[in-house]
Amino acid sequence: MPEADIERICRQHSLPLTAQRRIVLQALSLRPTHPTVDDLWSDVRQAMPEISRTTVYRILETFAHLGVIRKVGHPDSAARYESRTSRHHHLLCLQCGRMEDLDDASLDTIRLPGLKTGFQIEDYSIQFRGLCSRCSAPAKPRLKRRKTAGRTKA
Amino acid sequence: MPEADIERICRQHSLPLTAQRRIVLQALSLRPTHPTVDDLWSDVRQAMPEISRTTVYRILETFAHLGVIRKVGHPDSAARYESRTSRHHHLLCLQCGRMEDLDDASLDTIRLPGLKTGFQIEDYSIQFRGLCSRCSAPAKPRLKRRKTAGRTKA
DNA sequence: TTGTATGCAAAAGGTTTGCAATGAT
DNA sequence: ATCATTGCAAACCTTTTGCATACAA
Repeated sequence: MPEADIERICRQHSLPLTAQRRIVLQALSLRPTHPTVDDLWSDVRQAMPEISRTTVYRILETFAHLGVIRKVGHPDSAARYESRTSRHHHLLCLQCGRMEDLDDASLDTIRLPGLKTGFQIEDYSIQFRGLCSRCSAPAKPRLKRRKTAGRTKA
Repeated sequence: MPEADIERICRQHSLPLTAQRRIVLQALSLRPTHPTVDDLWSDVRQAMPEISRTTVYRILETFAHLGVIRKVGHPDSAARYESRTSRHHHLLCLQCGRMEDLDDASLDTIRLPGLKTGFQIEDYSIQFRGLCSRCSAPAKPRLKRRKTAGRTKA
């Protein structure tokens, strides 16, 4: 996410443009695999060691509510975020939990189902489940399903 | 899920067929909306008040690993499960978090994307996001986004 | 100056684990 | 008899909240 976008978004919503917001959104857009809050926190602390985990939580929640980023559904316990909100799809590795984006224009225009239940569809995405290249390689060491990145301080 | 299925599954995997397993899987299959562990725990305690929350966690994890049930990705913090593992799709209400199943045969046969990345696709499902009938009704009271059912005991 | 965001600490919510006792086979 | 499951309690991980301080506008 370019700097200019972050500035514009904050201006549009009358949100103070803080260094923390800049760096957290930046870090998210640099991560292709739907990081957890802790993933981002470790990234961000390299440039800003004093940032608190709480702040990362708050920034992500704020911008997810604005629709600028998205919280993605993932079967693991910790929440995951992505910066892309345009239509795209996901590859979820059942072995290691890794989630990659999939772009395929022909999947972006499926026929929407009838709305018998009164549900109003705004958007959709397809989740493809299977094994990523690392985990499906038979002989090579498999990626472990990491529980959590170690917590370093509050 | 019929009783007979539960018995068969346990036999096939050499798992003791306990009353807890029977009742938890039963409860899951009676819930159409992808319950949390606590949702199921409250259901189950009506028939078996002494069952522990830990047991519900363990049973769900056991059978999810076997592929008999599935843990579904949901943006809320608590894990959710479903008993249907045949191909189907989901309607996720962005307002209240409710998740319903969607059956539509024409969505079950989309063309699978090319596997450039070496990802091996086993299955897929489509998540439709929007507003459920309750939440999209303009004048009626909206369903609140419930945080959690209150915890009653350990 | 004014109001919101941040950082910290603590609480709350959600999940897992160790172990003794129970129960299925 | 044997071995896995259960229940409990405690630990652990994840997320939220209260409040004083710092910062953007």
